[in-house]
Amino acid sequence: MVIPDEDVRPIWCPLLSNSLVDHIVLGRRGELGVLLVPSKKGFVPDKRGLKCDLWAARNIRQIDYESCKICGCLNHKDFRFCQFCGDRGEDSGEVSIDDQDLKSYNAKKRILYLENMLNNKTYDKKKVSLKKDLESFLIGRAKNLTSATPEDIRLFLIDRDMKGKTKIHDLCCPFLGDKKFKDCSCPCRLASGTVSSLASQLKAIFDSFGRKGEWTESGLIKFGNPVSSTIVKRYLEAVKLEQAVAHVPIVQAKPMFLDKLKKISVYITEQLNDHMLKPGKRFVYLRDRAFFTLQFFAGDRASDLGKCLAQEVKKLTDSEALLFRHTVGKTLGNGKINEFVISPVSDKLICPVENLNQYVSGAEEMDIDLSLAPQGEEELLARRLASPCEKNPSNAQRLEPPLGSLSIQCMDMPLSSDSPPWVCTPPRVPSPKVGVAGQTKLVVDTSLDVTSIIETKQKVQEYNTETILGINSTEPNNRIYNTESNTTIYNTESNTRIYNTESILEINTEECNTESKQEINNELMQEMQTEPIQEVKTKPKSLYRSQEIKDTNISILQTDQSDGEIESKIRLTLEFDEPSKTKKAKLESVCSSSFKMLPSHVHLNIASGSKQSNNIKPVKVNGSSKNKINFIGDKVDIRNIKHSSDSSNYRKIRPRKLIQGKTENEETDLNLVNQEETRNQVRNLENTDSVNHPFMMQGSFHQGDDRFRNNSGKQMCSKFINSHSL
DNA sequence: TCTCTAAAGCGGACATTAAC
DNA sequence: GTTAATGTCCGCTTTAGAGA
Repeated sequence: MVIPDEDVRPIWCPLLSNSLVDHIVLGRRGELGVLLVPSKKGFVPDKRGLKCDLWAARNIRQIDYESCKICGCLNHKDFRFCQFCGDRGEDSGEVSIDDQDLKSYNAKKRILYLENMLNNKTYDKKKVSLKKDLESFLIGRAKNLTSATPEDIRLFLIDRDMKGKTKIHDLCCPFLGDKKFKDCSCPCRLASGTVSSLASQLKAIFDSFGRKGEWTESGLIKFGNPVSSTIVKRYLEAVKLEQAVAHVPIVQAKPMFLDKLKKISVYITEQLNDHMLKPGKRFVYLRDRAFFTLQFFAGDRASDLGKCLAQEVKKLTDSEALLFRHTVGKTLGNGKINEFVISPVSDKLICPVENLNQYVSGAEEMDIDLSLAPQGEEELLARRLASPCEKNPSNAQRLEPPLGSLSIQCMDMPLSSDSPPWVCTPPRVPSPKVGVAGQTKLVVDTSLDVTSIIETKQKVQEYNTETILGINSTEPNNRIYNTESNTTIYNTESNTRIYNTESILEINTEECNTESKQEINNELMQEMQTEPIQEVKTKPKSLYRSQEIKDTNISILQTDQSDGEIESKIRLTLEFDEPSKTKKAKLESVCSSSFKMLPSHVHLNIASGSKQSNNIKPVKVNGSSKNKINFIGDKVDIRNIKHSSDSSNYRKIRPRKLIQGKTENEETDLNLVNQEETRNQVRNLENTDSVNHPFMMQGSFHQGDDRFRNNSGKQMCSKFINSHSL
């Protein structure tokens, strides 16, 4: 038996010592070459040295064991305290001195264990390293963490800045904007994002050191976090500006689309068809194919999926779908879990369910039991599913080249999925009686009769509440299947997910052919054809929220935003080589070209959601003096109407930041609004496409918005659109 | 293994709506 | 009128992965 002699000796150490007949020292702490460690070249002598003394014992005496009455685990026959469940057996309950020591020991051991759990995280190790650097820098200035000032921090950042690798070309440099060229005399600095990140880490270091709060400096009194000071903030701002001026390009992640997933799957399947393939490689291929396809359709983060254990995956009894339940991950834990259902897709090649099943059955054929950890490994084999994203070095094998032959470059990131699909949202169903419908909700239905919805307020209410999903009325842990759309809603206490795998966008709605609908359409078409496009008023940029794109109808686009804002908003490629276009034409071009892969019945709502809140709702005269509407002629005076409740059922004045002494609303909103005219305008612009097209894509979303699952980001958006445009 | 970097998570502030 | 839930923006903080 080989025993490590650690700083904190285990509780069973005395017991073990008594049972040993003979022992020798194999190596002392720090000694090199005592152990052989695995490497690509086989087992090689350890170059790091032992972390503690290593002993070898032999001739262990027979120890008499006794089972614990509570948990059944084996303990020494004279045990007074079960090593496993803590039961004290038939003890009287009096706390002896020994028990106190034992408690103290156990507490100490547990604290050490918990501390290690935190300190072993990569980020924490990095902070410790940074802290050391900072301290040694401060020593050079005769300072320490207690006495460091904002100026010290700025100098430290400048010191680090000199070690950067990002070329900041001078404006006169011919290589301005060229990231690759590094032979000119322009300086290399840290990228602005890195400096920000560095500052955040420094701030966290000072916070944990006890120097929290804003930096305050008044005469000799100086306290707070020096990183929170204006000096450091201005430094960061200046660095960002400098690099923006120097045209430092920001490299963005390369998304992986469905076509690439298919190529990977084709490649792996071809390899698997080779009967000469060695079992080890076969296992890797099976595992990686399952991983790639699962990650693509689950929208799961690679690292989260990599941490998935076999027992976290359940096969639903009444369908082929799989239920995943992640409890550990980047944002999981702490009471937060990620639970979702993966349904099969028709294309077996990329079907995540099919591929996972093949992985499991293939492993079984190779006598690899996925439910048991292999000898010598602590983790279940299923954990090794993570190989494509595991950090290097990893004991898990990687997918081997030549992926390049299939146009799959190794630089492609694994499917980054800190991101959600763009979900289908229901139309905001309008009604001549109740006006603009409420907030959009997630809706899955195969046949929505828009006509009937429009007709009655009751229908509108039904439509706009979650009752249509049956979520509220459904008992927890019931599944609601919508077989036609191949979409599963899984309702649990912790969260409700709508999981769409394949055809959520292929939902069709009955064509509306009633008179009222037709009338609206006719009016609208007429207006669109005859009404001149309003001239865009030029207003200061700061008056507008960045997400606002005025007007919701793509066919008569107009905007107050600059080209850059439009581009950043839509985040899709513009045709820069084309002759310059007007803003309207450019936006039209973007909308028509970039989204052309969308199915024809999908309407992309590029207007912001907040647009709705700017609309005038129909006036409800309910006699309340507080809600009394002041008419001036045929117009409504909205100046004194405050937002309080729904009873003030018309325009609200939204307090905003002050701009030159006026609120944004005062500056931009009309005080007098033609009630009927505006309502019609709203109805037409806001809802027409919704009526014509049953579903629209939500154009903006919040990162981390739970409606889009835990994560939201552009990678998944692009992926999702791509997969559903087939 | 460490450094650098891009990407994304998180939560506050503010705004809005539905339901009661 | 109150409350819970939803929607949007933004700054701060944390994380993962590439590459030296």
